[in-house]
Amino acid sequence: MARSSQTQMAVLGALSIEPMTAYALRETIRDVLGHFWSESFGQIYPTLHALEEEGHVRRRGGARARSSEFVITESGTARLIELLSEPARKVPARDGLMLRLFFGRTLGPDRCRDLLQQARAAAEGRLTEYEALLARLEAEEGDTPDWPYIRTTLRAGIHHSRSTIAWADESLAALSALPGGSPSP
Amino acid sequence: MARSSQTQMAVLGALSIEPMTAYALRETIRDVLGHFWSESFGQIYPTLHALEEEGHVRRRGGARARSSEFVITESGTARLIELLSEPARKVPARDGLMLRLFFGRTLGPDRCRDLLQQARAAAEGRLTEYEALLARLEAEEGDTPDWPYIRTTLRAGIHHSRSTIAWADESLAALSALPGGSPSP
DNA sequence: ACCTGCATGTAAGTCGTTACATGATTGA
DNA sequence: TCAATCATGTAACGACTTACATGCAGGT
Repeated sequence: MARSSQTQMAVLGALSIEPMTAYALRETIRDVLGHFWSESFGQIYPTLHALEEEGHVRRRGGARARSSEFVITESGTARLIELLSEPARKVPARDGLMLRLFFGRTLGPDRCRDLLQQARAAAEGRLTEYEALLARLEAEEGDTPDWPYIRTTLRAGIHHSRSTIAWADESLAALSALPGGSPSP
Repeated sequence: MARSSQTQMAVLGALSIEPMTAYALRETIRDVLGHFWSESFGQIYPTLHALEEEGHVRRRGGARARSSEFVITESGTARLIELLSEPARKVPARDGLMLRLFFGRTLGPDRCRDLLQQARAAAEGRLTEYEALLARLEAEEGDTPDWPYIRTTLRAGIHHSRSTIAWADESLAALSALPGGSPSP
């Protein structure tokens, strides 16, 4: 369990879909899991080496080659199942937007409204993105056994974005009653 | 800027409401901001010392006393406004539940349904809590100038919990079609 | 000839938690 | 008097990010 089992989980998961290079791994994680997961090179390479040493992945295309793909092994699949079965570790909450709004009196109503507008716009953008992705993937991957699960995560994004938009609208309406003003000490 | 400006923001924010000891600070942050923020002793004490050195907080009740309260100074308030005005730094996404569901085929439908049930139950619990808190605070603090802002963060929790419940229900219905089974390699 | 993208890695630094150590006060 | 709670801190560790260093391949 040399490196973070979190990273191992994402890496093994991605390799369970198809073999790829470390570089492609990072791109895939960014593009495909990006809405709820992230990994950096600094994590991926050491993790990959550790996994190789433990026999959970195998190098293909030359150990010293400049473009070697990693393939998940049987023990790697077992390890992945083990990791996925562990309870998700709870990441300590740290929501900068909420903290700023909580101390909104100090920050001032105008800036708070700005923050809400920004949050709304960001959520709107994500919503559009998720909906487009859902439609595209429904057509492309609709038959694969992975699809129901992938769809579930996408639907989470859609639900969440919508609720953020509704909350922002409601809050903007509520705060519109307040007189504008700069930060008040 | 010795210690994390994030922690400074939370600490100064809490002290802007009322002076308190480091110990009480941690309790307050846990109890009041706990839904979207967390701080540990290991952060709070050094941060407080740094803030004292910079003149942003002042000790009251004896420098060497065993129970000294910290009071925010004028420069501390200015610093707080400055910190609140900074753009919220985005924390890298790491949602263990989504990752598990994404690789749900490997984890197996049964366990995925378990995860969804758990997520639903947790959201339900938070929703009840937020609603009770909202009603209580509405009565107690409804007139204070801080209330509209605090209310906004509480409403965010309510919206978010509801959307999680709706998503979980929808997903459970969608996954109920799948045949049960253990992890499939 | 040069720039961009693919590819592999390391080192340093940040941020934060957990566990430990220590002691005063207070209520049962 | 004994346990719980209040109170203050430090040390060790863990997880990640960023920035840096390096080089090849392919297109213009």
